[in-house]
Amino acid sequence: MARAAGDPERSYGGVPLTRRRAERRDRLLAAGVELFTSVGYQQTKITELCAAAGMSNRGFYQEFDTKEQLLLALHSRTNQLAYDHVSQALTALDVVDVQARVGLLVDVFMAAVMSDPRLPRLNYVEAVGVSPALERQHEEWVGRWSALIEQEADQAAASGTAPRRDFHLTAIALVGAITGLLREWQAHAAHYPPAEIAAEAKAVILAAITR
Amino acid sequence: MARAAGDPERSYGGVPLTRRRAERRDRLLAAGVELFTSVGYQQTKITELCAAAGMSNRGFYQEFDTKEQLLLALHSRTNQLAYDHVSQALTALDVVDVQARVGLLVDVFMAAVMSDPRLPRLNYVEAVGVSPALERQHEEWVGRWSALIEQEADQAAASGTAPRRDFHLTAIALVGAITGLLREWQAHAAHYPPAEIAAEAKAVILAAITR
DNA sequence: TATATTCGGTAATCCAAATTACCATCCGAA
DNA sequence: TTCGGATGGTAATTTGGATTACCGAATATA
Repeated sequence: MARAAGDPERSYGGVPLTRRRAERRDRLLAAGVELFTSVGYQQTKITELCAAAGMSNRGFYQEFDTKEQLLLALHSRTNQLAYDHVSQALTALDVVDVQARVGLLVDVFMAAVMSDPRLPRLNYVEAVGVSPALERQHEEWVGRWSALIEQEADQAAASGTAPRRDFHLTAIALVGAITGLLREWQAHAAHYPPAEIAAEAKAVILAAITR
Repeated sequence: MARAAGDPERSYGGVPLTRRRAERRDRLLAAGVELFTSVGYQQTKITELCAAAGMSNRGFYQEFDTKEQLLLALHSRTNQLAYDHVSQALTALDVVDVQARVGLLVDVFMAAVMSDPRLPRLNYVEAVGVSPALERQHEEWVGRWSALIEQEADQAAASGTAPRRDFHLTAIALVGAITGLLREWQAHAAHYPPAEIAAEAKAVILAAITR
């Protein structure tokens, strides 16, 4: 039996539609990271994007409706990846010691986000203030990250390492602190060894929680 | 003797050129704050700006070359104003107690920046990632603000209230923490009383310095 | 192998918005 | 009160770039 038109599995050039689309998408994502962080998001033209991704102008609209959607995808992807790693690591670590837990949280997070200096640039500079949708997505992630920190703080409080109190705003401030460090780092990556950035983040978080 | 053409004092409509220009400029700045924070920087058209400022399209180019310059002016103006207040207040306060000094620093800063929720929105959301020039200006201000915090930390260390160490990165992280709090606040101003934000900022700064 | 169909590239099309040219108006000086 | 020059508004111009229409090439099926 023949595969009907539009069938996702219908292969073409030996490659099924599904995969071709996925590959195109990946190439566009890669081009997005590259151009958004060098040329700048706003300054990047769809055409340039396609050229960098090795496809024609048309290919873009096959995968995304707008440039903003590509940026949303990138922003979300980086956060999600880091978040998965971090929460997985924290779950695996069945230790209650705050210092150890926060240390791991920061190390894993930083490893994910600083693996490529373009990532913090993309998420903390280029993706800011672009559109209401992006601000919403930013807010969501701030919520998730701060909830994670808040959780650790609460746990520390429960085990007596930290005072019992509401850590909500503290967690938000700490997310801001990390963001600030990374924004500085991406601007002057040469000046700061990643380890120093991570160390500072840990220290500030611990100080604020166990204050 | 008659005033030559182009003389800045040459009055027109009873108002000297200098003042007319200053007033136009002010109206454009006000329109910029309003539109950049409601419509969004990128989405704001020069024409809208002029309409809001009660002048014709042409008036804009009389005072600024580009929309970006208007944004640069606004960004700088808010920082400068806050900075003047803060450094003046700190100089006037001849007390060495860190808690008191940081408390004042934060109070004065927050009073200046939170007087209008649009200001943090403008400086911490709309003005981010707009252009290399704006990033440069941002970096400069981060440098000034963190230097101020670093100075207080050093002073605290000198008086034995804080450990002696390099506070450079800590200060940068703390600037980020304040920025993060304000960015959250401007997005959900209704949820957080300004005093809570200020209190949290103070607490985090003190904890990080005296850790 | 022939044919219907899908894919992807090229090249218009179309639009929005910055920039500028031009004109009517207004002012100050003689 | 008349003239030269400045001022600011209106409206055309132009450009940059997103979006789309169309076409040839390539593929799978009968």
